Amino acid sequence: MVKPIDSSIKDENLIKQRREELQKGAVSLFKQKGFHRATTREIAKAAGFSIGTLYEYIRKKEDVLFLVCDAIYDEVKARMESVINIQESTREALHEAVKSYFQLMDDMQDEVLVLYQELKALPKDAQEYVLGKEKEMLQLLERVIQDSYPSLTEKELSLISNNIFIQGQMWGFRRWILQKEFTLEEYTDLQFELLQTQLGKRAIQ
Amino acid sequence: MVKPIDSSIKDENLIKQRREELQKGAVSLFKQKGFHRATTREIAKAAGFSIGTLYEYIRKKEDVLFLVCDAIYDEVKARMESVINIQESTREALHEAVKSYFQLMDDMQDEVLVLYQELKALPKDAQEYVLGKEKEMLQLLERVIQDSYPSLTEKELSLISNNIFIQGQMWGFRRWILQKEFTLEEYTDLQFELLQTQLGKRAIQ
Amino acid sequence: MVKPIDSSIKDENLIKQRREELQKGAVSLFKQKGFHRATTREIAKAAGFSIGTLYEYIRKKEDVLFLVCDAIYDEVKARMESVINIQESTREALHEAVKSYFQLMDDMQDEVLVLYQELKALPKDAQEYVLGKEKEMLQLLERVIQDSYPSLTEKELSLISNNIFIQGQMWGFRRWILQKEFTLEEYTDLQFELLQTQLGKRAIQ
Amino acid sequence: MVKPIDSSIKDENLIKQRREELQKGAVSLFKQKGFHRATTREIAKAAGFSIGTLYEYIRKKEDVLFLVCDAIYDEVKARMESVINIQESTREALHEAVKSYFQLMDDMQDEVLVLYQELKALPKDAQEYVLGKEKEMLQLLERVIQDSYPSLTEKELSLISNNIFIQGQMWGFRRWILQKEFTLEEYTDLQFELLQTQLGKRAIQ
DNA sequence: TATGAATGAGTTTTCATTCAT
DNA sequence: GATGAATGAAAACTCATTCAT
Repeated sequence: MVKPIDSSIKDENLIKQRREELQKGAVSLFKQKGFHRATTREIAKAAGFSIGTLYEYIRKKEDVLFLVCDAIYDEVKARMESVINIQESTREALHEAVKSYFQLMDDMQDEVLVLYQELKALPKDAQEYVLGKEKEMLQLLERVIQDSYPSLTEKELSLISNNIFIQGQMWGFRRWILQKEFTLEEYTDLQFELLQTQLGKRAIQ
Repeated sequence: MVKPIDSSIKDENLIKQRREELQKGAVSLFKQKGFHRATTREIAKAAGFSIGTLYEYIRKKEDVLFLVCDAIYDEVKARMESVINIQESTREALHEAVKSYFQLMDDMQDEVLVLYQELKALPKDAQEYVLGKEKEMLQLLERVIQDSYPSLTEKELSLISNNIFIQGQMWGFRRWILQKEFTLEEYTDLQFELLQTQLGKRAIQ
Repeated sequence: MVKPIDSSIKDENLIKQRREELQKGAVSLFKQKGFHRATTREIAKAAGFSIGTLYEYIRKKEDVLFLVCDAIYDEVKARMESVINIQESTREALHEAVKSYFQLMDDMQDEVLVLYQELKALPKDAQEYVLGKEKEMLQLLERVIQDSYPSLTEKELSLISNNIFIQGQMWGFRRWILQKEFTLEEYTDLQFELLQTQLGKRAIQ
Repeated sequence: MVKPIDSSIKDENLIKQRREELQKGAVSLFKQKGFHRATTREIAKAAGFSIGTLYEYIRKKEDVLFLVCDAIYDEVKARMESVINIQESTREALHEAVKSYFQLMDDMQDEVLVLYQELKALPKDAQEYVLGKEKEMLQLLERVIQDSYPSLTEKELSLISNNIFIQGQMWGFRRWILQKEFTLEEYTDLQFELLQTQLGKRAIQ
């Protein structure tokens, strides 16, 4: 299910390029002031073009938010896929996956923050579309875990994946408390240790 | 440390009462449309007074947001304190505490959602003030856990408390996925089981 | 021709007293912020009573301005009359009169400033009423001059009185320039010297 | 020393042109109702553009007042300079200068009135900037007088210039009394006569 | 395609005035 | 007579969106 945004521009490549510029500028702007406080003029400026040009590539201000959220999810997802080795499904692979995921969440803290705070400002249908991508990411995690710990029940698997998922996001989202107490490495190691305890216990049941 | 909001009304009791009305109305409004999409006129109406009266009790629209966030935290905190039995510190007490906390988060889903989405719209100092209350809640959780499992390291204690804390919030915040797969009871039980595994392992170390 | 302001209070003495308080407070307020920038709440506060009470003694905000302008003129006029000795009409008396008038304008700079800046904000009829008082003051000056220099034509008399009159007001109104170059004494002496030249010349014609 | 007003318009020429339109409309509006009673919508309308457009060329309502005061002073000053012949410094030139200045004050009565009433509504720094222009005008007068009557002391020169200056302004400001008794010609002639008496006396000292 | 000036509906905020206590 | 809470009309100002160039 795609959710394309109308544009009066014909050249598809140009659209792609401009929207990328737009998205980059908008994220850094939304980081600072959030979607609602950012004006379309500021968005255009941050993207490097005029207000008139902005409206050649979107129809409403809300479209910018959609574009941004969509792009962030795409990037997170792409990087997760590139990093998670599904072929290899040892327990070591899980460790690597979690480490890579947490590292990714550290790299993309600001983007994730924007996502958390502004997603609800999207219209319901756009929200659902974007959250679909999150589900795919969750499934990616689930698969890695299941490969290493096949004896988990479906609910255990689902819950544990969810927990890891949000623990990664929280590293950035709750940085004001977590990053004062832990380095990324400490956080990663300790969370993984706790995870292993849970999994280990369950694996031998 | 208090953060009072100026009012031109002299009767302190009236201020208290009206602000409570205001806060009640505003929460239910923000649930629907969020802070930014709600107009001051709508806020006044939702609280049951005229726009003029609204501005007798606040100075800026932002003040409403502060009032709301502050009140939510206060309520959550008060209910947590009333529910967590610090006297009794058996492991059963921890179970009760976690169950009560998750129940509370279920009851106050909408409020927590509002908090998550709008907190960043507050000025920095108000944000810090409000987040201070969150820290106190975290400490409450920490204390209960520590009483039952005194051998945990400081970092383990901190991380585990954080995990429980956000797992409670996520129950409401990520309802679109969790509440489709779990009932509150299932979610609570399974999370507590996982928690016990972690704690049990560590307790006997 | 009187221009009374309605009041719901019966006790005439109380009205008089309260309006005096009001007028005092208002002048000092208008000095700072001008009539338009001063709110009725501030006016009430400056006068030492509540907004409700304020409206027992006036009907509209504009009434305050009228009261103030009226009171200032009354005071200026009363002090001029007390100071100008009409009985004695030597040329020395003129010197005394001018000196006293300039001193008076120095004492009441702020009041005169308020008058200059806000009089035009009054409705036409109130303006006319108040300006009537100014004419009486001018006539006072005219009479003193005429007594000493009876050979002046009517127009000369009128113009010279006007000039003295505004030179007095300017001392306060244009203080930003005059009071940097002159002391009050210097200003008075030099203006009077110039005046004498004019009068002397004309007296012997 | 300039005091520029921010605008979101890029075309400098357009800014100049629009602000001129704005200033023209605003003066005629302020003449009628004064600055405070004029709404921004009325100002926009008087200038011939929409409220949105108005705010493309100014930041605050106050900016309009500054624009207006500044423009009036500039016009008065330009016309004074064009009319006062500094080359030629006979006593006849002084007569011409005074006549021209009084004529100018007659032409611009309304503008001068606006200036008198609204200048104090400007922020202090803008006031000082504008009053700087008034000083330059005073110096212009001083120079003309000094050229014809070089033996005057500095204080005499300063005071006499000031007197002429305000006599011109008062012609418009106190029209309710002066213009009932004098024609402009009579006023000019008589004031000049009085002036000459003073100067003549002093010149031969 | 790109630009940016123009627009006006909609928003926040103020404040003179009223009126129940 | 005094008080001050309540009111809402009206004000300043913003900003998404359009459209002529």
